[in-house]
Amino acid sequence: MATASKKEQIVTEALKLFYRDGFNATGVERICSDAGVSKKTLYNHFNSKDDLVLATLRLRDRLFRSRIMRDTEGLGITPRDRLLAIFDAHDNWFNEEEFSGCMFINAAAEFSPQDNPNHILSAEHKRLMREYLGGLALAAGAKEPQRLASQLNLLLEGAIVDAHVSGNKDAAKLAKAMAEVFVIEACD
Amino acid sequence: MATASKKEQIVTEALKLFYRDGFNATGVERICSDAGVSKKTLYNHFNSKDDLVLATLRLRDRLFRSRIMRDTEGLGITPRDRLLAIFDAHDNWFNEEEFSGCMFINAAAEFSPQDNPNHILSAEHKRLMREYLGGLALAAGAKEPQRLASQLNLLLEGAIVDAHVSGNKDAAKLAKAMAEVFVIEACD
DNA sequence: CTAAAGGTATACCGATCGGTATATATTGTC
DNA sequence: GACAATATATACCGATCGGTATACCTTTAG
Repeated sequence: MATASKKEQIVTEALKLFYRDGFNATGVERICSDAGVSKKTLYNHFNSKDDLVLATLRLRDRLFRSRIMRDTEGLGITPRDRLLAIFDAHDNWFNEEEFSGCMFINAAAEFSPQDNPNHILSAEHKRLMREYLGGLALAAGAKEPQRLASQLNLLLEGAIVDAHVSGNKDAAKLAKAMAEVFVIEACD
Repeated sequence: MATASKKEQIVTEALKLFYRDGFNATGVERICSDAGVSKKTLYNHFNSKDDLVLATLRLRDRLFRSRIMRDTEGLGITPRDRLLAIFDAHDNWFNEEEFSGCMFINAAAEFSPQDNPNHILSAEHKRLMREYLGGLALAAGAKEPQRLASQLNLLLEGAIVDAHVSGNKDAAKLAKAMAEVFVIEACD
């Protein structure tokens, strides 16, 4: 349908702009012109800019996690391999041209209150990422899979920030080397 | 002087608002009214809002680092103790009422391009934090002090993000437990 | 006492914000 | 071929943005 396609077109373009320029710094007019769509059409599909922000975050969560999972599972065969391969998947991400940090960390920065819907959605994304790690840890036979997941998650978060704020493109490699210690410790 | 005091008053209030509500979401009018100052006065002391943003980031860097250093050095006696005490200092920070993440991570989110002056200043802050860790690591007799500093820094960054985005107030404790491994490894 | 400096309040500037209305063109369906 | 839905372009709304100008008031120093 043309309707669904228009809606996807809008949210896809909004995602690009929000990620690159920030949420408050991106106006709906700009989104419309970049998406080749009139304001009427945008507000026909979304009740408000905030609705659109939520939709972009949901899309980003879906795209990002499936991409990371695909890469991780392509780079590692066994669950244990994958607990480390996820750092390589992040490495690839950090070295992309368009890398602009984690969109959910960025959202939490602009929507700071914990009860803000965009912040809540960001926390949910992080929960799902940790859940993925927990599944891998469980499958790898880790002693305390949730603890290992939290440890690796913390390393990933640190690497993302270091890569973005300080421009350290080797952050994932350092984090991976650190992760090995905990993977070994949990899966001896 | 009344002049210096007014200027400090403005930048102090701006810091509070930028940190709590974000940079783009905070207008100069609001800063003026909260600081009890007229727009003329603000623009008498700062050339532009961006100038003010830079000034607040510089102030934040100064206040934050001195506060973390003071707390760290109060909580740990030997350099080696302090390499771990800095996680307790962060723990205290995370559990403050007004905690709203790291202002420099937030700034990097809103000013994403690596060559943006605000982003550059944020990277500089992170460099100074790592430098502090490097000094502690060196004094503690670590084998590769810069590597240990990078490791601990990465753990701190991860804890900050986890504490803010996911509201995990125990992030510092987990990070500290992880840090012990690397401190022991480097300072055996 | 006076005069300059630096403060205030307020109105204003053009631009942009998020969001709505109107009038017209394009599209798919029966 | 006609109707209904959905698109478009554009003008408009009140509010706010960053920044400037004007006019008055208060403080301090010679």
